[in-house]
Amino acid sequence: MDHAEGDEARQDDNIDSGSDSDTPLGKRKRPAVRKRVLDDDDDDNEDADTLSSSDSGAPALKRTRPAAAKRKSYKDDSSESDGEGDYRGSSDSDVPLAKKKAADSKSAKSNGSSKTNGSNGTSRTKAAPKYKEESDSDAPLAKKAASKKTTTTTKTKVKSEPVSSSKSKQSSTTIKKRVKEEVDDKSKVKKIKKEEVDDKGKVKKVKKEEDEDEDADAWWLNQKENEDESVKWTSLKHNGVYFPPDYVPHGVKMKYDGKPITLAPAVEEVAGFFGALLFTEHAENPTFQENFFKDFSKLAKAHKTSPEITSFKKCDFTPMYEYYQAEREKRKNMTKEQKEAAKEEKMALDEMYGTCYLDGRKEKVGNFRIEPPGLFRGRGKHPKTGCLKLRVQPEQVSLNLSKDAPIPKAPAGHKWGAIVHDDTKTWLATWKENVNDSTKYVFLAAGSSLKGQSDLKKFETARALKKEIDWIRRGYMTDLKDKKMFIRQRATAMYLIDRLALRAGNEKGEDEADTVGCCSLRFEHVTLEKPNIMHLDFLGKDSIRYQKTVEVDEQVFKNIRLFKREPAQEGDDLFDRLKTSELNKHLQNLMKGLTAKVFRTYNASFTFQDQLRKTPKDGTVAEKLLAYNRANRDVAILCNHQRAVSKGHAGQIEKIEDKVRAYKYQRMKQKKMILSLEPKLKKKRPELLEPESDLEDDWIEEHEAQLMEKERERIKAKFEKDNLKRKENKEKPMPAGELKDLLKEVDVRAKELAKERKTGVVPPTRGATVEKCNTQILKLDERIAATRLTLTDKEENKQTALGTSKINYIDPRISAAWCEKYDVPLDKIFTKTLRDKFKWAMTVDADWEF
DNA sequence: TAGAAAACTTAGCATCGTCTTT
DNA sequence: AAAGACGATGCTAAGTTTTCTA
Repeated sequence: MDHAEGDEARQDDNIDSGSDSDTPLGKRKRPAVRKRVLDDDDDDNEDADTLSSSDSGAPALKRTRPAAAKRKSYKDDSSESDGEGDYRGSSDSDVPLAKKKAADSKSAKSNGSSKTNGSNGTSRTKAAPKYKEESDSDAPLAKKAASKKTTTTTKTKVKSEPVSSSKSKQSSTTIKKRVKEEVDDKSKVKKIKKEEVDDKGKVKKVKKEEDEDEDADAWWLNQKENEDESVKWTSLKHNGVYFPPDYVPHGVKMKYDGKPITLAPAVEEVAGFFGALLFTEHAENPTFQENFFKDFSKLAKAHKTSPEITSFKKCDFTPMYEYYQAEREKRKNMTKEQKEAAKEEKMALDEMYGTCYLDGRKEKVGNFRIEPPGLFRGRGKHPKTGCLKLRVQPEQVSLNLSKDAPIPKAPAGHKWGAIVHDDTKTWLATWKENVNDSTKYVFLAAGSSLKGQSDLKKFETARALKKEIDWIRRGYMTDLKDKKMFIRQRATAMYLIDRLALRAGNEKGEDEADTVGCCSLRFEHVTLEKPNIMHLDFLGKDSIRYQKTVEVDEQVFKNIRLFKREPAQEGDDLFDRLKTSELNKHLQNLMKGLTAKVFRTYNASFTFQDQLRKTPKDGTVAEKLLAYNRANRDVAILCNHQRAVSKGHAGQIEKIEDKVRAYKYQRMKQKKMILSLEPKLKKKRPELLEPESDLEDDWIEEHEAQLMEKERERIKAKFEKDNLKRKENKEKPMPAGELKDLLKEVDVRAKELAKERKTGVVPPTRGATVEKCNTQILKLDERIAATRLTLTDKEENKQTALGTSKINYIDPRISAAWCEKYDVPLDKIFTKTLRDKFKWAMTVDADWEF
């Protein structure tokens, strides 16, 4: 924003930035975390910082970036007690975590005293990692007890040392065990059911086939315990990957400087990439153009194109554009045979590359197609968008399969980059992509056992969090007031991640789009408003805007204000001493398997199940589905899953709005009629005089014209129909004059309406009474409200994508149980592919709980 | 041990396929 | 039959987390 401030800050910077100043600009490194004790006092200065410069209302997209983050004058650690009144953390909270563990037994005691801290005591104890091996029975129980039975001894709970070395194995085994038990139970039940059915002998084999297959492939029915998790398979056989066909030159010439020019095939191909995108947002994007042209002109030069292509402006790709448009058209108009042939071909490819054998089971491969060359389409303001993505050669591709598997043949004249036999990896093939230098993989499909297993594991971790969430929350609520900046920031971040379902927010590089998550939030992304309102406005993953206003906990509000004061400038990190790795490390300590994203999964699934309780027990299937989708939408909103509004949306909305206006129009007429019937009411019911909102005179005129037109149509149609009937009955048709008369009546009516418009007086229709009008108005009120509801419903749904949460965040067992409970067919909520993906989850019964 | 790379999940958009409307 | 709407699926970018490396 302003330089005056900035400069001052910069001076500050110089004083203490020390080692940071030599951090290379390009790399946005964080300052080494210097410890510091909070010296602020929350409660004063309140006004001083009520905020904020940057609330222009515009999204905070500017990136003032680089050097910023690193300045700040941190006091050092030697704590001056700040005498903060509400700091309750007894001795332990300022002990570094490592030491805290040792101190636990003590703290448990001291905490036991006050009630509020009683629970804290538990959490504190818990904070030291000691996930119980067998059965969750003991540690978690303590917590349960604490919350349920209120009292219970915290003291006895204090356990010895955490076994941090043996790491995650134990807990995951525990989870597995639990799952297995559950599954075993279920399958028993199922089997019994089956037998019963069989005994009665009546029910046919209907899906016998499927069932058998299922059993054979039902990995979830016999999860092995103590299996080494890192080993993913013992046998893996597949046919490699499919490469896109070589480029076939079409000879269509682009124009340069107004003249058609001849391009070498390789150059023509790239020109075509751009041509095909002409008139899209990408092709209009300057960065895209620039990046494209850089690569394109270089390539053209390498092929000695003449004349040399040096100016983007002189390029005219429209001939190519037209060519590709025509190709599209052709494809659309393929004959049946051609379509059939294409299908065959696709099936053959699917069979060849789309399937593999994993431990002898036939499984689907996800993306067996090597990504074809093209122009990189980065999202948002990606600095590299438009860059040429090169064709991948077999030499760049590594395959992963078991030693006993035959090595697929590389395309003629080529060799594979490498053949590996790594049974700890799930990928079948990998290569490096040239634009961002990132690694691409071919994995199994979503419905495969491997993916299913990790899906199950994911949700089990989320369910584990459900059991721990209470004390974890109490823990970070306490930490919000910790003296150490780092702890405070960590707690605040946890709060946001938990309550707002934010992503972790890793650091990003200079050559990526500037998007953020929780830990990478910057000054300008958050504005505060007294007393405890927080506005968030930033670009998240995929450059999707996150814009929400929320009420936050008082202490969170104070903390953010404090963090903001530190940077005090755009471009500075809000959580300047927190990295996702540190956050996750902490979370690991709280619960094995816990990472930032687990909160998203947990909250999504939990919210969903919670919202589903609104399902009408005895409604129609449609009503139940409505409830389902509402719950789904709540989750999508929570996770900020958006989509571009569809093209026709505005039109559709317009239509509904028109409908509302039409109702309002009718209501207006009714009101005026009342006044005609009973002029005295003007005083008693002044609302009758109030004009309807959003009802313009022009609109009314047009609307009435439409009404009349419709009326005429109706009359004509009726007239003709009547005559047809008469004909059938051998009667004489009505004379055309009759129709004319009828239509004249409409004209008369139109004149009446025009008059009403002018005078504002609506004479009562025959038989009208005030009462009747009143009921009419009431009805209209209702209709208007209902239509408005569908309007907001539609409006919100239009930019909310339900799919992502359904696919990734909502435990499918919740849905399966719901279907069972409310007797809704599964395929009403899951497509075939989703049913396939979630087949492991479909055996739960109606009372299953997340 | 931090930073980079690898591995894997999550994400929206383009396109496809199917069903409805014109 | 064409056009349009819309959900399902494919594609690959963009995240997070885990693992490797210097």
